[in-house]
Amino acid sequence: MTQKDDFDLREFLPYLLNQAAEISSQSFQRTYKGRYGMLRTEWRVLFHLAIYERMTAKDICEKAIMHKTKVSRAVQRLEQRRYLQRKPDEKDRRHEWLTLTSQGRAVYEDLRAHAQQHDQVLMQKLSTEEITVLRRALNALSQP
Amino acid sequence: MTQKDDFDLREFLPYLLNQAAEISSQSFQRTYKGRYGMLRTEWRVLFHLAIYERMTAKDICEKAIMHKTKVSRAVQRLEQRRYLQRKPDEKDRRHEWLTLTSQGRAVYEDLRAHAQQHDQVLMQKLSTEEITVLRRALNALSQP
DNA sequence: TGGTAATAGTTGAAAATGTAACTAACAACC
DNA sequence: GGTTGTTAGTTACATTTTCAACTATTACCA
Repeated sequence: MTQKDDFDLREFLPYLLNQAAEISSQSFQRTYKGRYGMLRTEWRVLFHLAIYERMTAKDICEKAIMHKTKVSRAVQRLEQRRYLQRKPDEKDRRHEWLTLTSQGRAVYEDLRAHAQQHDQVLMQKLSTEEITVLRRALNALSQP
Repeated sequence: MTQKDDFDLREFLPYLLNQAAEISSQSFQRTYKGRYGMLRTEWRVLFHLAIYERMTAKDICEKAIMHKTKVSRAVQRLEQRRYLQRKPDEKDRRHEWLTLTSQGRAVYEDLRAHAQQHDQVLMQKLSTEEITVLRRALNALSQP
């Protein structure tokens, strides 16, 4: 198993990004899955609603870059657990406004604290300067 | 839909990483999916075999940080398409050595060229210095 | 006004993934 | 040498995701 090719996978950005994303998500995944049986799609929707307060499913799709069926099903499950409420728009009844319940906000607060802790741990692997550049670069790469 | 919280999702590394990984993978995905109907797990296995020439499934699991069932299924499909061959180890018949066929290598060469092009496009979004730091940081974060 | 197109969101079936249990081969220890 | 433990890899089943088709509502425009 010796390397032959001049092409190095560890230079290929989509591969590297995926690897880093996968590994750095694992510990946080254990938290939201272990404590609330939540899926990745669900914490993402929960966090978006906590941060933006009031969104439609469409808004979430755009912000979180998730497909509408993923969002739809995440919303269903969060509603079943009474973490959010739906309210149809008066003017245009195709839209539904989503907001967190107080229970949903409580779950968010708990998970957010954990998220920040996980982030601290991750950042210990990097220098301050690396963190700054990394964030900037990731934001640049996130623009489609 | 105005931001409320002091916690910014766009600072949370697992989220940012995932977003960047997702978006920057999309164009390459269209390539391997469109041209060869391959899945993410499959191009990863293919690339590993092309680069390291001769590996067992276990080796791939470790290098690519993929679960053994994912590798097992990717290997099956690559074998069906005659992109790789299996050969049991003489000394220890629990191990199977995997190598690409010439057809598999041809597919790899084609995909590699595309991968490099995609990488070029991605890198245009970043400065040389950002690229260096980004690669270093991603490698650091990829250590579990 | 009526008919067509567009939009928000849901649903069902197929594909992919995750989890745990399984087989087969070897190792180690008594 | 036989029992027990490990390891490489596969399989079965449950859970998620994807894709396409669907409903319901509004917009557009002749």
